Amino acid sequence: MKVDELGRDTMWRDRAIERSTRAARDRAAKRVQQFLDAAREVIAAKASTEFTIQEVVDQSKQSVRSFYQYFDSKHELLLVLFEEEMGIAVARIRAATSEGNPLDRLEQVVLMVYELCAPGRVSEQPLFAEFAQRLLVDHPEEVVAAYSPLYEYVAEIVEQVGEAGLLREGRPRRLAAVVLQAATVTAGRSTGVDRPITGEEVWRFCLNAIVPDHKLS
Amino acid sequence: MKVDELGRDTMWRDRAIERSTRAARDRAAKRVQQFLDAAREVIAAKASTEFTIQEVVDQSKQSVRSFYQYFDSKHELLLVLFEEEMGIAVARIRAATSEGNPLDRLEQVVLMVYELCAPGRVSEQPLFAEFAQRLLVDHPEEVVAAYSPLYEYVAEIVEQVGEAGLLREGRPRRLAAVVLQAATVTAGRSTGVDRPITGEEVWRFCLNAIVPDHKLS
DNA sequence: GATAATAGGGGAATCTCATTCCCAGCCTAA
DNA sequence: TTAGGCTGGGAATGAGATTCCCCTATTATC
Repeated sequence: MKVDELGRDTMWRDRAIERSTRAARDRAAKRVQQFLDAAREVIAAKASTEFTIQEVVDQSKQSVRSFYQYFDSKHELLLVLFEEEMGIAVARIRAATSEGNPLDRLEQVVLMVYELCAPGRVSEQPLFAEFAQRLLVDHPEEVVAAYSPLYEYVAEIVEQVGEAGLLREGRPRRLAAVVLQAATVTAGRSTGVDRPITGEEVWRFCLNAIVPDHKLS
Repeated sequence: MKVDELGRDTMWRDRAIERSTRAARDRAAKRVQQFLDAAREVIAAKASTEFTIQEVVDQSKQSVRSFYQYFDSKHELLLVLFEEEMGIAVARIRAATSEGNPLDRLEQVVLMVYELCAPGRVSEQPLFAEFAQRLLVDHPEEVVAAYSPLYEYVAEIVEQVGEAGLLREGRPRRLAAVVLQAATVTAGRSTGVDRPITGEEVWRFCLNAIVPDHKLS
């Protein structure tokens, strides 16, 4: 039997600790999930991304103390929610754009991203732009990081467009970054124009920007 | 002599009122200006756009009460600061890009706007992106409105590009809106890419988007 | 099984700010 | 000179995020 310098059975102890820490972790995961669910319910109920910690805590039947046990701050909750939404959204986008030639797929992606970021449809699919907006002010780094799954997918497709020989010279991944920016940001916020810029217009813009004219049918 | 229904000399009265209201307006304008200056000093001193009303009030040697006498809210102060900055910036941009062919001028404008919006140089030229960001969350309308002087100028130049026969078909002013979005937003916030997207890259992107290949030398 | 040590949790207290309120001083008008 | 109202100072209020105190329940040890 393995014993430590005080003669204690370390193997048994390690296992006990392991078991207990895993249990603790499971419990923690469950409670974190409860907070996340509660937050989503509150947001859905209010049809707004502005909520207080108190509301979330009440909805989750837990306590403020517990909240801060699992989240460093409100920002962290927002960030986690945003990351989850991002994961779901990317999965949906990937599923909806898995077939066809790269350029058509890119078009679909741009249009879907645009829709996703257009403001004012909180009830429909959970927010997106609003979170990003709010977080961007104080934690730009994290938001940018949270975007990366989406960016990776866009970059992937743009690279395929490049492999199909349809791209202007220039680094595909950098073009992808600009395309993504254009798609996410232009949604809804049209300066000066009477009717808002549409997703199709954004796509047209990006298409011309990245594919030389003579490569278009 | 002109008298009202109670026999009072209305002309004299109007003049007195006029004089007194003008005096009041001057005084008001002066105090508003003091608040604006104070805010700028605080921002410069802290090298950050996060300041409290109290700080501004202390710096301005006035009182909280007075502040709310002249501004409905903190947001209004931010908005006014933003508008002033915008005015100054547009004037500078117009001055720096008054000559040359439309396309070169547009390039200069895009690069300057990009520089202006790049974050992290608070001390240099007063902030820009940070204000817009902060305000955009709660008052998107006003921010969009505040952008309009810049938008008007960009639209003007894009229209000239169109008149020179260099534009793809499509409404110039709508293209201008997308170009402006791209220039303001891409600055500094590059998702995933290692080195940030540069102003030149943004310009290249926009150029290809709005001018057909065969029109470029 | 009893008891001491400790972690976890409830929710009141604290702290930071924006915004509002109260009252005293001052200026104007009669 | 004095009543009435405007101004301004800064204390009070209120909303919310974050922290703290204390009780309870669970575990560890005998």
